[in-house]
Amino acid sequence: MTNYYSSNPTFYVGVDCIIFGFSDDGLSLLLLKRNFEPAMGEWSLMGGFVQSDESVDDAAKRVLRELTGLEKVYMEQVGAFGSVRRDPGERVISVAYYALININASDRQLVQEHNASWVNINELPPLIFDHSTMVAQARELMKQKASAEPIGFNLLPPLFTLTQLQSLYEAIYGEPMDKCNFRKRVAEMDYVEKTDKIDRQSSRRGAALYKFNDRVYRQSPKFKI
Amino acid sequence: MTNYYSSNPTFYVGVDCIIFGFSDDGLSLLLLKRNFEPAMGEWSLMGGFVQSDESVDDAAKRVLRELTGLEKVYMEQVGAFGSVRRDPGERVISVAYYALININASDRQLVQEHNASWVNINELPPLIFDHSTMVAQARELMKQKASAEPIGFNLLPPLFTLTQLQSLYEAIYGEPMDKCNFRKRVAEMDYVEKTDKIDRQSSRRGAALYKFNDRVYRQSPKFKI
DNA sequence: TCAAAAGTGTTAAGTTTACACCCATGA
DNA sequence: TCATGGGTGTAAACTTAACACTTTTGA
Repeated sequence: MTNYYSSNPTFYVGVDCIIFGFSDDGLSLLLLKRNFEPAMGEWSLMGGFVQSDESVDDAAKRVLRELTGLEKVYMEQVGAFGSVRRDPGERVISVAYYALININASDRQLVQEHNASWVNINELPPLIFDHSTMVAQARELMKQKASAEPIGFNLLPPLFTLTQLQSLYEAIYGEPMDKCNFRKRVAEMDYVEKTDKIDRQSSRRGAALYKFNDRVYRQSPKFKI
Repeated sequence: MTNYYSSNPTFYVGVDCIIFGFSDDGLSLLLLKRNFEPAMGEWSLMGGFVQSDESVDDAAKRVLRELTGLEKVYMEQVGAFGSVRRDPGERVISVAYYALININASDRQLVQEHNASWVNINELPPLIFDHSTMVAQARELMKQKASAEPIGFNLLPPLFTLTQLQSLYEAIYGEPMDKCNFRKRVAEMDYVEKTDKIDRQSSRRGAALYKFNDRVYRQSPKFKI
């Protein structure tokens, strides 16, 4: 063997992004209706290929940015998907990531140019290749993480009401929660701070707007919802 | 663009195995003292390269088999590691897996031929590349999983005492547990079945031997230790 | 004045934690 | 007979879950 490496094959390595958003309609994913081959006309995740000069994580960030215009987004790796024939065109080993974004902060124009749209998580169409498996795993992982760390705030605008926060967690867990018990738990989190601003959109009475203070969180990082 | 794929680079894809074992000395990992380049003389995980005709998961199984002789082992993917310069020799994107094996079932000869040895989890040497990060992530993931699913039994022989089971979980969590409370929880798991066999190795009095019944577990898969 | 959403108090049930104790056996 | 590890009972402390209630306000 002339070289430890060179007797081995090489592969295309892809990244695929499961992009979560939250609105009045609940949790959604940003999906592409592919207007390009392969699998034109079908639904898929936003993806791309890892390049020589970038890490796999950076490739995922780049791909997310190409679609949404966003930088510094909360992302987590879901895992590598490496079946031999997962992509019928060529062998591609793909690494899936999920991202949590505030829908309103994303670049609508870019999204439209990619022929992408927000689809409610409970009404997902069939997806190409193994993308549905990726979504299922991402959802489970996100749920786990969201119960133990305050990552949910990435899906909300900077100011939010407790009712919004609760319906976010109800959407993540897929089950209703008791309002009073929910609020008691939030009240114990010093880093979820009440502002003096009032939201008058959602109700006659108006609801207090809260914000997440990351600095305070890091001083005593306890979270459990 | 003549081809959707061909404008992109390709990469070596590796797999690395974090192999957990359990004995009277506690939790250990099976590590290689490398007698080959690169990084000869240093400690590393057992690894290998994905081949054209095998999935990434299958590559991990093959690599584990090459070292231990074992098939049908409990394995989970930890994730993909894709920094540009993680391997100083060539660019390699690697996918880490952890495996839980019964030390006594592994092929001692094969292990020795690879210059591998069992190293206590609390006395790990520095490892090459990003292998220490892989180990840290694997350990955390395994701990999580072990608290919610009965995967720990894969580390034990088919018959075990409750004291063994408890010290296994103490090693996984890295903290002591109350014996009585531990046993109360195990007693609620119908699928941890007492046999009529007695272990006389560990104590004068002798301890009842138990076994894990997977069929019963799948009928009501509840687990929480 | 009333519908709709915001916001709060109380208690029973269940779970966890801590600690103290007895049992069987071979050296 | 006693050191050693196997095996058990109980109660206080804490957490969770369930439900019922009051407040505010624009239409």
